[in-house]
Amino acid sequence: MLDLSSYEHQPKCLVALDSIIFGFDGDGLKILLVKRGPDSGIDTWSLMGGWLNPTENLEQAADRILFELTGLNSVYLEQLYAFGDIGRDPIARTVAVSYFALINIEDYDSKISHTYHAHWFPVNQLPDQLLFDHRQMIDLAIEKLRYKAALHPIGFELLPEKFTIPHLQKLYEAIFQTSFDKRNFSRKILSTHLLLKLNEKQKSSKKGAFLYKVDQQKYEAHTHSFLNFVQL
Amino acid sequence: MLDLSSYEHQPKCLVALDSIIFGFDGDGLKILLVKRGPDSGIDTWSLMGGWLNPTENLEQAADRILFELTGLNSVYLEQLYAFGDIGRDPIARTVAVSYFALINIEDYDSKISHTYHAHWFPVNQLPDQLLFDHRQMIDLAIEKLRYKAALHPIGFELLPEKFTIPHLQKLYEAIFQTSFDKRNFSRKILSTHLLLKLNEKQKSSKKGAFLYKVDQQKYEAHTHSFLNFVQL
DNA sequence: CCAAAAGTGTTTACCATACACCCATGG
DNA sequence: CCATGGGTGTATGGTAAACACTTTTGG
Repeated sequence: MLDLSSYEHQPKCLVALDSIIFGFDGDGLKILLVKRGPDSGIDTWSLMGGWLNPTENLEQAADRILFELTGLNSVYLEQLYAFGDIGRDPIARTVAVSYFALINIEDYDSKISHTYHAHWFPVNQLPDQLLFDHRQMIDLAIEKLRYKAALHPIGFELLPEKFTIPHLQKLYEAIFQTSFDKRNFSRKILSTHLLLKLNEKQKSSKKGAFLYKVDQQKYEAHTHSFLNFVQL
Repeated sequence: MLDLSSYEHQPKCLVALDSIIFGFDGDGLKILLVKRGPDSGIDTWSLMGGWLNPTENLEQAADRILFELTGLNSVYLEQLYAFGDIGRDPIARTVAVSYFALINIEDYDSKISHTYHAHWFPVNQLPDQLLFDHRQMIDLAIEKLRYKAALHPIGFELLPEKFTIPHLQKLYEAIFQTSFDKRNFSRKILSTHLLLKLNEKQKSSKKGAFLYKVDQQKYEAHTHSFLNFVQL
């Protein structure tokens, strides 16, 4: 970095992007994995990934790769970690920058992802074998998601625009693999004043539950200082 | 990542490591920067950095670079973020993986660092001009240090083996740029039972203060779940 | 003897937790 | 009419924060 002459004869390196894509279907927390058939030489489930192009920065590349698989644009995307162990990719020395994405599973275009042989796996029923160090990436992503969700209100990113409190609670229970008291949960969530109660009910149960949406104004100002959900 | 044939003809990229090195001298929080003279073509203060070698992984490279500058081994080192904007390095497309280090400033070998024209800067009196996106790296590192220190007991990494409670308090006040009530502070710290009181006093004040050291056993088991120091 | 820094306890307010009953409706 | 899931209030315990005086000793 310091010496201009040092730029010459430096070994270059392949740079890949890999994305851990989280989705929530109302029940459990899921991760989207892809598989190339045996014809490609790789018959293992793996994260969606791709190479860094000279014309894009890291986040743009991660965005593009996510779009290629899901058809989704402008979703929550956050850099996770750079992986660079020597043997992590046996074919060539590769540094992989991993990102994790939170998507609303309803928006996801299964037609597009069909061409990639994509499949949603529950976070605790992942395939035994994953490509390279992708298992490590996923474990780290889950840890970071919990960490982040305990302090910041990012859970909404996984839900549709309108959702109910019980729906939100199920999400948090899926993230933290625990259960919460519903009275305490709704009090805690509502005390943030981040939710707007709508005059609609979702009637998937007999009584039906009120729908809420995020108060975008407050949400954007509120990326910091949230509630402590669980003991980290 | 997925298609074997895709490995060929992929543009490779230079991979650099840059380290934000934090130190504490009993007064303020400092960052170590280096400067190559005008002869090298770079007359700007910058972070200590270097290239990734084919024989080492990312963390090993960051370790090596830190050692080259400070003579220190096995210090607290944590990956911060990968920076890859297209124009971040005008000479060549470079992805930089940044690490932040916490060192005990007393251990630091100023002879070694002299050859690199190194200098400690207080975090709020940094040079106006820094190389590339190093300013951004530093800002992110400070933010992450605060975030981490608020939840985990990593502050000790910046102190000598033996230290006093008032010394520790000054450190936390420097990290968070605020002041704490000393009664609440010492109660909070001691309630973790992470500190061992020694039978020595440091007599830099008139009365003198008791020295403590970290209970390594408990500290290592305790990387998680600490106290909330400040509102994040 | 006095200035300077170390050390120590108590009260208060808030917040997290635990806990149980009524409501609305579809079947 | 009853089973299912939605919605709400209160009492308690623990912890963070505010607050002031005594101790030690070098100068």
